[in-house]
Amino acid sequence: MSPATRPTDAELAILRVLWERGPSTVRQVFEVMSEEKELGYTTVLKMLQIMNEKGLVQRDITDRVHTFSTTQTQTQTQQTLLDDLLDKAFGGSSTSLVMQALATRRASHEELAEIRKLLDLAEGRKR
Amino acid sequence: MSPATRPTDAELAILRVLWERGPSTVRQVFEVMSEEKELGYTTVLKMLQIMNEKGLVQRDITDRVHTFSTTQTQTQTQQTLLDDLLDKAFGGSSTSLVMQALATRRASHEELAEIRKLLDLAEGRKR
DNA sequence: AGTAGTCAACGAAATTTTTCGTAATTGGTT
DNA sequence: AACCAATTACGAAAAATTTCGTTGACTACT
Repeated sequence: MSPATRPTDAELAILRVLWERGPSTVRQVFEVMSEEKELGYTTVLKMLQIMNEKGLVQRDITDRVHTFSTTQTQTQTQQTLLDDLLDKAFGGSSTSLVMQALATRRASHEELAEIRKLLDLAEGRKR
Repeated sequence: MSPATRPTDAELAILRVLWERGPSTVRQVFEVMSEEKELGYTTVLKMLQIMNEKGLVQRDITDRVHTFSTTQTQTQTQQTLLDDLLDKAFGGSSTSLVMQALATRRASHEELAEIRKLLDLAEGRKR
């Protein structure tokens, strides 16, 4: 099992593409990322190789053109990142993190309702 | 003004001490951090110097033994980190971040009530 | 079979972050 | 005034992250 290590920024940028597109070739990832920022094809390739070694992505070798996909869902990775942030900046208090996120960020009416529903669930009461 | 750059992990470890203790000398920070992990006195000093250059901390020179303090409140830094995480891993959706944090983390009854209150506020309704 | 085009492998340079050894400075004590 | 202990300054090594040039392999097409 992977000890769920926190992806670096560059790794996260690649994961974002894979989450959005699903399994992709190096070129496909490269194309998407090129729109944001100029970078070399081999840079993306190398990153994917490293991420493969770390277990962040897996590759399908069957075709000549390899296809990469994430080994963790976006949700799982988000959890890892949240845990890390919680630990390093919020003294482990998820509540203060949530409140901090709510206090300064705008959320739509529907979203707030969604969160409220979740709260009810968390509190274990039916409505 | 600082463009509010994200502190590195090592920087964050030092900020944690300063948040907890308030303005501190190198030695004081060093003492606290030594309990967690072995590291050199000059390592802490150097970090504080770098952080000072970056504007993350400020120093009081009046005494021979300098005193360092944060330039941003913990809340401000938390905001910076949340914004960064939001952007890099949650597609900018603070709602999904909040839900993600709520879904898997335990919060006490009181804390949930606190959050609920905040929700009411955010929604602009009285209860 | 030769050639052009695409791709993965590899190694290394460049950059950023983290760590610390050594030297210089200061303030108090003898 | 010389000494000592504690501190800061400085530079650079070590480690981690990010970038990419070059090479060799493979494919499709002539």
